[in-house]
Amino acid sequence: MQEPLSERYEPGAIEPVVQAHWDDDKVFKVREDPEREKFYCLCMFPYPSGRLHMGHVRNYTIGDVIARYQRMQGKNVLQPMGWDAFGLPAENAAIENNVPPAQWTRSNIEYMRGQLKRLGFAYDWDRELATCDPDYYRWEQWFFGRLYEKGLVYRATAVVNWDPVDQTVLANEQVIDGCGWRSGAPVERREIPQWFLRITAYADELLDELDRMDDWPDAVRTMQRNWIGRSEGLSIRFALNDASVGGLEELEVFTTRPDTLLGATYMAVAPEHPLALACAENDTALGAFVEECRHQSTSEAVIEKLEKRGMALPVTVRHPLTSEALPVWVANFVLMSYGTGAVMSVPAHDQRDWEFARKYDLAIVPVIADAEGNAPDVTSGAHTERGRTINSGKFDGLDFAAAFDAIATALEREGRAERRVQYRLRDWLVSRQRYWGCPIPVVYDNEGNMQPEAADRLPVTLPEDVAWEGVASPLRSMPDFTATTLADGSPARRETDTFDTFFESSWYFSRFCCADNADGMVDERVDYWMPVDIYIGGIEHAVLHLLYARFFHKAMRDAGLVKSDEPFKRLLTQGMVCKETYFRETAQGRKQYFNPAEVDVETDDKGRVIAARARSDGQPVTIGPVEKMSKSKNNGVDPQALIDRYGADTVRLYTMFAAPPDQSLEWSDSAVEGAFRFLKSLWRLTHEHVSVGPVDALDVTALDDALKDLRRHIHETIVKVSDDVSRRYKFNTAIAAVMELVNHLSRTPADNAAARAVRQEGLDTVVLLLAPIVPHAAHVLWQALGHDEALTDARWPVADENALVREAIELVVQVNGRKRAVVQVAADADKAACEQAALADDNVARFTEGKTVRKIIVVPGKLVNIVVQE
RNA sequence: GCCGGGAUGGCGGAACUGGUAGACGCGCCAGACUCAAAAUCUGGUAUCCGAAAGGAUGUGGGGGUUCGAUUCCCCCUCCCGGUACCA
Repeated sequence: MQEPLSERYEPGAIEPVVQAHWDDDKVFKVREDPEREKFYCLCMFPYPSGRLHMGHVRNYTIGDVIARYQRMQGKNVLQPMGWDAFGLPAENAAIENNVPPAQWTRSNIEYMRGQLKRLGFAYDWDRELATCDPDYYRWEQWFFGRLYEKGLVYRATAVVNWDPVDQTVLANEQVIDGCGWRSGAPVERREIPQWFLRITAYADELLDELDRMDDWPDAVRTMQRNWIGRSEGLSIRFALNDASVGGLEELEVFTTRPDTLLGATYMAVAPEHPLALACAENDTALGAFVEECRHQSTSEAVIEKLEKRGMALPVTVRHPLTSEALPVWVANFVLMSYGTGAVMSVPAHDQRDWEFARKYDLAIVPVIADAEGNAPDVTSGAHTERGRTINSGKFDGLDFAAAFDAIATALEREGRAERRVQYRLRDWLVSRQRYWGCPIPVVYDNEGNMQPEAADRLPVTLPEDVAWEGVASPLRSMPDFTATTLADGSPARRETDTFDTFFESSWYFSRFCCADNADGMVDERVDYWMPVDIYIGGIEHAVLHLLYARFFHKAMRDAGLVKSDEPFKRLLTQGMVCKETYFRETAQGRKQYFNPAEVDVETDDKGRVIAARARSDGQPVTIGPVEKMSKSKNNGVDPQALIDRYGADTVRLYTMFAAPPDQSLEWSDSAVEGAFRFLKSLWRLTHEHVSVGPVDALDVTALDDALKDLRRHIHETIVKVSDDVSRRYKFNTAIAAVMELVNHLSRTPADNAAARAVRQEGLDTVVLLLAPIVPHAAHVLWQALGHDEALTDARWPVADENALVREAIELVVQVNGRKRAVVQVAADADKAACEQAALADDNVARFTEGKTVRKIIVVPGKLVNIVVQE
């Protein structure tokens, strides 16, 4: 039984009904079916922060449009959803509101799940998972054991940010201007034992595979290549001139430019380097400098922007070729965690070395010629290009490769160097000194010897009922958790560190394939679904998450758990959602931000924004830049309020229409109104059409020119939208094309049987093309248009080739590259006919008269350019 | 600092492989309907000159390649993302 279509478009009335139908009939539940082509569509799962933000809405709408489109192609589509549930914000909420992180997280999940359902996403909810659930994390604990057996896990010390007041490790984000964000105390660097995964063992495969990942954006592949940073160079040992200092006899460095070795004029070591520490012991000034460096942040972004500073150490090294004594400096920009913590400096050919040499008046010796073969000018900066060697004695006159080889060979013969491949990529530090994460499944005996927890004793369950005192992880002070026994019953102590949350997000996509498996990490179903056909998420994950996930998947492959080499066949990176900011400066010089919803904007008679006032007091506020929606800038727009007001379809339509997925999107409330208006007018047009009654079958031979044009437009739109959705992922232009078609349909009168038949075809097409984007409205309109099958079972339309044929086309005519006319020619007009039609135009004649035509360029079907002598 | 990306009307954006710059939408202006408002509909809307036809200028700035450049190359400015413990 079909109900008549209501006259008004009321999303609040129809959307819950359509959603209930999807839910009750489990329309989006999928099973493995080897007979059918599968499509695994995945969006990066959310951190359950409290409420959905616009970034989520955008991400999940893009995924849903692709999933629903693939379903209309007849594929077996898996689109799951889950929760990246461990993380720092839950601990912050616990500290602030005294709510246990587990409780806070689970209630956030409840609320956000309701919001996702209200947006009508086509998820198979039976596969839902949360990473804080022991049924999930027990398997990564189990896999950690497998990695340990394979030698891919090790323990070593690493530097962390230490808050001396709160007695806790701080994340880089929690260090503001060198101080702890809560205590305000200057942060110290501290070396503590940490757990690492040997991702560098996979560096070459992670790098080489990128060349074959053609369905990933080039930008992401380039960023990952640069991050891995494979370089071939020479590891050189410089002998110390002074007898053993701090137990050291030589200084080892790695360089990719051994051809510049003769230009090395000094060495630089990290403040934590044993040589620097040894020298600092007997020198108060040096000691003070090293101590000062100990308060420097561990973040690369901060360190690299610091003023480059250093101090000379009271030691020199011997140049391995010339035996010249080179001074050794300690410098704040050399990092102990990179390579050997020491570098050789060639100021003539490295800009950073050059600046340091200038500042401290160290020698600058050019040893590479410029393009003309002359000594380069190094008075205003380093000469960094490769070239032939000069000032290098017997190594003079060689190009890069020859100089590299000659110098490497000479040093190797003396046992002072080896050729080496080095990576910028460092091993993955997976341990965190935090509570709200997956416990690292390791125990220590009374002697401090560690061993992984036995597989049959997993999971190591995180206690969820915790009392929070202070800011440090409560795990350490929970004897019920820390006290345990070994297999032989002897007393032991549990590891209290937890995993980096990237651990959980590195394999959840495989778990979605078999989320209900209680007996193993994954099972054979993973072979049906993996790899993910398209993975959609923010560009900010271009390196870390996406590189860790690739590594983890390969490690799982080598453990025989999955078959694919790469987890994500195609990657779509989404831009940010932005909004203008409004603020006032307070007396202390701080910015007080106003939410756009609390601000009235004044415009001039052209719609230009000229001023803004706070609604609360009517006083002016400063209009700031457009920035990513965030709590700190108070420029977030709550999706819930918009869903309540306009319905899910309008919010979905607007987010898809406002910008292409990979660009940032600037939110505009009035443009949302426009999306709503479009749905209302489509509804009205359909209502008007169906209320007249049944439509005769379409007779394509009985159409006049106007109806033929309209019909061609219908089928051209199918071609355009299909290409936009399936190949280009440009939903904004797809929607624009549908809007144009709807405009054309409503402008063309439907006052006879032929016209009504074309309108029916047009409306059927529009509803099918919009079905993935506005599925609720489309569902109701599809029924109203007389279709018995559910829209979720309908097929994507295919254009009628005959309807696409054109008899005449428009040709642009340029004279010397400037457009002068548009002329009509037959669709099959040859070059001569195009030239003739172009030259015959009156306005073209005005610009060619009395001048010599030198050349005529004809671009078939598009343009004629007549080149004349001026 | 380094790596990656971006900049087009008042605004979001379009122009896909070097071929009509500004599709579509918002906003704004004018008009229709209305007692009025909302809603809806019609027309206009890059800038400058012009009644119009049409012309000139114009895609962050400067240079180059080309018959032709938003698109390709070189230099620069500003903005955004990442920078290994935010996720």
